[in-house]
This record gives sequence, C-alpha cells and structure tokens, in this order.
Amino acid sequence: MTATADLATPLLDQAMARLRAQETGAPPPDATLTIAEMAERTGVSAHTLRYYERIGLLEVARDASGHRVYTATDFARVLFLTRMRMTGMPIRDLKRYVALAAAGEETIPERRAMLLARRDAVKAQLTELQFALDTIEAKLTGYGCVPGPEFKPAPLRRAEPAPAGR
Amino acid sequence: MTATADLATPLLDQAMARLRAQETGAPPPDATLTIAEMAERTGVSAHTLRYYERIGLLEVARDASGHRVYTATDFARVLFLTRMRMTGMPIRDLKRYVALAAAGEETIPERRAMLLARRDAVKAQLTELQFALDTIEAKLTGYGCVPGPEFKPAPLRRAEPAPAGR
DNA sequence: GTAGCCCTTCGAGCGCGCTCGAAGGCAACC
DNA sequence: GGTTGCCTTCGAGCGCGCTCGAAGGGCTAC
Repeated sequence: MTATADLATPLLDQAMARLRAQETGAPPPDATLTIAEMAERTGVSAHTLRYYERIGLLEVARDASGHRVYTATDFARVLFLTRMRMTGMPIRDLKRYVALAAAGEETIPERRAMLLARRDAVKAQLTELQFALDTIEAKLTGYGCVPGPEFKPAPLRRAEPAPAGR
Repeated sequence: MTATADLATPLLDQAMARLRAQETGAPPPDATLTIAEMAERTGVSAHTLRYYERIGLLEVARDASGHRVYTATDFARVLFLTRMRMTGMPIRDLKRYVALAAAGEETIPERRAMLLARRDAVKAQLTELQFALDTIEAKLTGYGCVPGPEFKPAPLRRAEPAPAGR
C-alpha cells in the first residue's frame, strides 16, 4: 500500500511499523535496550520516546553516563501505549491511567472503568470503520471495481455484529 | 459509556452524533436545508460546514439573502466526507478527491485508486483496532473482569505486559 | 588529540482540523 | 422604530501530539 505518494497516511505507516515491531522485534528476554534500539523495535521515534518520558508516561532508568536504559517492561509498556494511542485514546487519559497504575492496587477499579470505557469506544469505532468500508466498497463498485477476488474482507474476526446492514 | 467525564472521547461523540444523524435525520427528499438544519442532521457544526466549504470540499448555493441552501446532494456529500474523515483520511486527500470528482469522468481512474488505497488503509485499521481490543480485554481479565457473560473468578493477575508494573 | 557518533536537556515550532469571536445584514415580530 | 435571532464573512486562535534544532557530554577508533 501507500501506492501513491499523496495518499500517504502517516498514521497507518506508523501503525504498520509497530505491527512489524511486535512481530520481529519481539520483547528481549531480560536484556536492556538503548533508546535507538527501542525506537527501531517499537516504531516509536527516539524523540517521541523522550517526549513520553517527559510527560510521565514512562519512567526510564539511566546508566552511568546518563543514557536511558530500557527494560523488557518498558518495551511492553510502550507497546501498550501505542496500542491505546492507536485507538484514539488521548494522551491525557493515558497519563491518568499510568498515574493510577503507579499509585497502587486501590486504583484498580478506576483503571478498570477506564479500560471498559475504552473497550466500548473501540467497539464503536470498529462498527463505524466497517460502515465506512462499506461506503468505500459501494463507491468502488460504482466506479467499475469488483469488490475483490479476495474472500475475507479482513483477517479479523468480527468483533461486533455488523451495523444494521448498510 | 462516557461514564467518566475525563474519559470523554470527542471523536467518538461526534461519531455517535453522525450515526444518529444517519438514522434519524434521514436525507430529505428534495427539500432544502439551512446550515443549522444541516448541522443538526449531520452532526457537523455550522462552523465546520462553513470551513469545509471555504476549503473547497463543498459548494453550496445561496438564497436571495445570501444564506446557504443545502440540498440532498450536499447532505449526502457531507455524510461521505465525515465517513472518510472517520477513517483518518486527511482533508488534503479529500480536497483532491472532490477536485477530481468536479473535473469529470476522465479522473475516475485516479479516484478509484484513492478509494482502493483508502480501503486498504481501513482494513489495516480494522485489524489494528481488533488487536488493541484484544489487548484491552486481556487486561480487563487481569483486573478481574470477565469479557463474556459467564463469570469466572480471576483473582490472579495474568502475565500481561502490565504497564502497571513497577 | 581529535573525529565521529550517539547520547543528553531544553524549549521552540509545526501541521492538522477545527473553533471562535467580531462586526454586520436581513427578516420578523412587538 | 427597536429588538431578537439566525445568518453572513473574515481572520485569528487553539489543543493535540509530536518534531526538531541547538548546544553540549562521553565513549571509542584512529
């Protein structure tokens, strides 16, 4: 994809980078990573990793020279953050979530509530996206395009019953 | 949903407004609409409707007093635009698409290419969103939430990339 | 030593997509 | 005539999420 330059979708490219990261740059066992390695493996730029730390989404140890030392836990957290960001969860909410997580067990109810809200939001988004996809394919048909020789619209299991037909 | 105020997701709310618009504010037969009526029925604010027109996404007729007069065609276009926007399609691309559509039949190949690219992007997004949803539900399970109707007591934390780590 | 390179902090800047406010027109009603 | 209220144009401003550049530190290789 990204066939035509002016159709480039940065968000999607980043997302694909992250997917690749999840597949190829699998979480290291208990090795540590430099910021450059983290950037490469998570698909999140070093600039952005520093930014996330600055705003309190991450708390990263330093080595003797003051360089950041990322652990497997940090790696997992960055993946979590990027997945939540992908769903459109605002950074302000992620900050709150992370703060709650740092605060201890008694914040679990609120964290759970946040996740439940996010889950509902994501389900709604899936419904909407499917709706938009239907719109696109209808228009493609109008432009003399067959919906496609491919069998499955997407390699995903339908999370939701499709939104009332179309 | 939108249980807690600081979890509010404007995007989602707008999206829901639009969904409602599609259901309730069904396209008028061949009546015309004022900007306020369009705003109400599409869930797109009057400010934004004017903005869309200003940047060339819309071309709206005026009445004798210079007030905008929206037709059913305009309504349909606004719905199309909002659905494409929902997929993350940048306004710049929509501008190009609209310009092509205005240019005539010979631009159909390029329009088709844009739609195909967008279709792929949306499919990728669906996959990603589903992935994120899985992540959320796994974490919810860890927080003692059952994803389904059946209840299983899960007092133990699942080994998850818990950002709650620390 | 010094070159190269990756790292650090800090603050400013940017692109996107709205969002808003000011200033005024026109029509209807009291 | 005056008030209300929705409409107009125009340009400025804003919130978000990065993104970048400047200025400098420390390590290794030559």
